[in-house]
Amino acid sequence: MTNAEAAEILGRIADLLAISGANSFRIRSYRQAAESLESWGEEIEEVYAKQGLQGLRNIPDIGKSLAEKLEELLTTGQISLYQELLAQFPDGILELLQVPGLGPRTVALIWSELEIGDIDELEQAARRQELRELPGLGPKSEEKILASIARYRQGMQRALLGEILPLGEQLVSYLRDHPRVIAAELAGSARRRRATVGDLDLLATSEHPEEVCRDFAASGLLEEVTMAGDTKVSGLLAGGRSVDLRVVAPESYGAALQYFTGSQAHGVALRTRAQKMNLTINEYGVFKQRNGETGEKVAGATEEEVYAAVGLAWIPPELREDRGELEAAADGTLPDLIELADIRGDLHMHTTSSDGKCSLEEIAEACRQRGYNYIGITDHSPALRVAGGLTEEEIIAQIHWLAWRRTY
DNA sequence: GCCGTTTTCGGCCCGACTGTTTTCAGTCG
Repeated sequence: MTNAEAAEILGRIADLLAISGANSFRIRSYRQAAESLESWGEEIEEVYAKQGLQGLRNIPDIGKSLAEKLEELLTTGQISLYQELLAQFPDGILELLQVPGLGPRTVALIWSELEIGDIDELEQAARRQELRELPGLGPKSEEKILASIARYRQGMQRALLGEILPLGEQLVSYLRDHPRVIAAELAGSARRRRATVGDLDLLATSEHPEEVCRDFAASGLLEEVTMAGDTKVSGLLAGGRSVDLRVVAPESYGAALQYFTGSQAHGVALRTRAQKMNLTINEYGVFKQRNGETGEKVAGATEEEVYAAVGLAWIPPELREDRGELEAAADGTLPDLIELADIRGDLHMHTTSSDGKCSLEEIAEACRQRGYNYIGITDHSPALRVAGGLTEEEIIAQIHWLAWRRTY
């Protein structure tokens, strides 16, 4: 039982509790515990073997009850609460939550009223126009659900950062060119440089957000606009990748950039810290708070200001995952991130002698200009003749050439 | 269900948008 597997089960318990209408704070406890387990450095199997129940309780967001549930999971392979919840609902109910726009309340409603327990049944009911009879749902909801099911079935996976960044930069440059836009930036997991990115989040600042939103929605960059307000536009790129744009006033730009860069866990931790200092943070700024009343604004125009307002150094987006970066920013012990200039060499390069794109000379010159200390030329051997593998003599010639160039 | 330089009880991050509502619940990020 890995931490990731245990976290998955706690997450499903949270979903099932939500559908069954449990206390929302109890549900959140399971979600937080799941997140905590995922980022915990040591496997809970080892923790439990060494320190027992108390060891589990030392993990953040794991208290008495959840430690006991994890103990049950580790010793019996299951959690009775999970089995009981599963028995209450059909197998497909959790998949219903994967449909965009369908939350636990709606899933609970369609299950209790229409006994709809999977996506196929939901689609049929929507086509028969039965959903509109339910309280709180209407024809528009039916339409949206059908569209969401189609989108869900099409399936949009997270994409590699390298595939996403060019798309994001294209959208950002549209915004920067807009006459009403003062500044624009990529936010979300793309700005945090996560290895994979799901949605593209964009932030812009303007004195006239409604014009920017209107024009962005009409720009043709989005194949489909799913939501368009005065400060927010959501839509889909050709191919189905979803995009969210938020536009805020300049005095809130830093707060909004912080807010929409995330991660969710980092933001929650930051706002919790602010609360303890009688401050409240939202996407418009940092405000003093007294007896639940929001007072004077103390920061918001830049991210540096926002972090400084809660006694922290500015935290690079790459570190914003709630894995100790707040504590490090408070102590002044944030690590220096690796920069391009730190790269001292490259040990895997092919030349045009086999299947590379540049000649040995071009590569050597480009690396010299980058200030590399060393390079490794790794052309194919004769064993891979199809990729233009080099003979022994050709490799020796490369070595001679490189040795000669060292004096250059 | 967790947690504690306000507290062992009583809080728990915050706001935009939509659809279905005559004032708000649900969902999302």
